[in-house]
Amino acid sequence: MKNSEIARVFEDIASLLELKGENRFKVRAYQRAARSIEFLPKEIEVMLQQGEDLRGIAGVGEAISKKAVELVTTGRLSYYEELQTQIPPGTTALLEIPGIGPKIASKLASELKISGIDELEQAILNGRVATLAGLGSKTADNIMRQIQSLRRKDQRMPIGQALPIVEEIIADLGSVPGIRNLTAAGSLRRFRETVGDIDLMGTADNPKAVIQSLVALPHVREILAQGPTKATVILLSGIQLDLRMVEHGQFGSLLQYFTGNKGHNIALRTRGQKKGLKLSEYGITDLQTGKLETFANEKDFYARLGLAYIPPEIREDQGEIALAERNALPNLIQLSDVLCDLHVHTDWSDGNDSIETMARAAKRLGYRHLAITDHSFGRGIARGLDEKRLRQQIEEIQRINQRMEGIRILTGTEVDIRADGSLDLPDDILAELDVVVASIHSGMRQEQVKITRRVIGAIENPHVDIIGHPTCRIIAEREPIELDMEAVFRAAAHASTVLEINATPSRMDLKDSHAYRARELGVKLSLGSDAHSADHLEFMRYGIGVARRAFCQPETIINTWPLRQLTAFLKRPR
DNA sequence: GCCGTTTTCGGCCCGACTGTTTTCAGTCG
Repeated sequence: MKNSEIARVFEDIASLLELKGENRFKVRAYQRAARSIEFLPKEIEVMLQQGEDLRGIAGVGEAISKKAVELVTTGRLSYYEELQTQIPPGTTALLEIPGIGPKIASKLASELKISGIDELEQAILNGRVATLAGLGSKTADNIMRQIQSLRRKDQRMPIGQALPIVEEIIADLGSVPGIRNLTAAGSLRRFRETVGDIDLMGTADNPKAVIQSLVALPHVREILAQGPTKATVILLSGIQLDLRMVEHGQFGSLLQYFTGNKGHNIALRTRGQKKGLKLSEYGITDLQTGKLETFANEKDFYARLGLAYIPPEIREDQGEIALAERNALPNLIQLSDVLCDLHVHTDWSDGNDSIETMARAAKRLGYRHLAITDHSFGRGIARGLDEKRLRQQIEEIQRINQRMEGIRILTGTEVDIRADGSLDLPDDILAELDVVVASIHSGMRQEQVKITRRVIGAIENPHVDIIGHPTCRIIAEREPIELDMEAVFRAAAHASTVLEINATPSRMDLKDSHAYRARELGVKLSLGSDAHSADHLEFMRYGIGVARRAFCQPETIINTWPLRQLTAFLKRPR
């Protein structure tokens, strides 16, 4: 059983306990464990095979560990099945509607016998919901709107869509007089691959004016709440945006608080409490004197708690606070460490721009070298290069290198790993190239044993340097191929073949938890924008986000290596 | 149910906004 399925069961148990009116800390314990397991870099099945103790996982103790073992070994959980009999079926579904919590869901289930979203909609339409004690017509209207918005899809939005939207809004609001520090917080700032909503933080001389400007923006479809320091709106794209404003001098605590994640903040506040301090978005209050200390930046805020500054991407309550306390946080890779892009297409295959245009754009980004990796012949639809055209391209790159200053173009290919596991170009030409990326583009539905063998075959091919977008997933569109990741990582570590973090925002593949585990096992990683035009080179920041979430330091990522070190590695005897 | 440089028991983050409450409960992040 996969971690994601185990996490879903614990999440569901939390909902059921909540509906039962159980101790809210018990509810939170299950939620925390579910979250921990969901983002665990290693499969619990593998951990159990290796005899590891699950109680090492944050938020997992005696009881939840036992339940996880039962779940993995038998595929069922008696405690869960027992709980389900105690709550009318369908009630947990009501909790998914924003605005409905455990109290209202229980009331709807017990007093109106509602067991599902469709029934709830009917009950609202014939006026039964508005007559319940504690509810009214406005609540009923709100629930109705939320149901409709839920039906319109409104799932989590890939960060590649959300980030450009929020950057546009920040630019629009930048013209309001007296505004400062406008920054995205939340999961967007932590660089999660999808975001549930957008959190925007700022300070201003006149916060009300900023709030009014926001709700008047053409991006806004609906205003859900509007107060003097806070507003919540729904954008045209369907995503919710929260804007929060404080005094200029309090920005550090505001940004910290709304960057989260929730678990990180709870851990921080608990830590504060022990020191007699109360943390809030306004600052830190000394509980003895009642005096509020304010923080204009996050670094000072963390310092006040005796902690090193923790980068947003790793604020996930997964041990980062303990590391900050010992001043032992990793030196996370930054965009400025990147010296090259190792996965780029040109108009020789399915890209839009010439080799020279791509090279100039790369140079503008500060890169020192660049690998051109057009598709191989088998990708007929992408005008893939056969051996003859690839030799022509090599010569063309040599000519450009002679006349271009300041950047070195490396020859390369993104060669297809065919369904039978063979590569789409002969060994002798692969041997001539500087960089060989091998990727799967077809036969993605093969079963696990077969497709894992196929990828490991490519990993062990002495001409292959990098496996491109290893799992082939497209966020919110295409499921990953069924790889045994642990086996792939071990094979890559053994053969010292590099695994790519593909930085195209819809891919981000390897994803954060996979990159984390690969790094732990000593696998070297690369960043590739997979650019198909010059402006796509800027996708690199998404790859950096993944690498940072995976605790990668510069030396783990071969794009940070100087040319001499990189070529020595690529040409090593194998 | 978890967890421990105050603790193996007794705690467990904090504030804004809404709606229906006549003083606050519910929900959210």
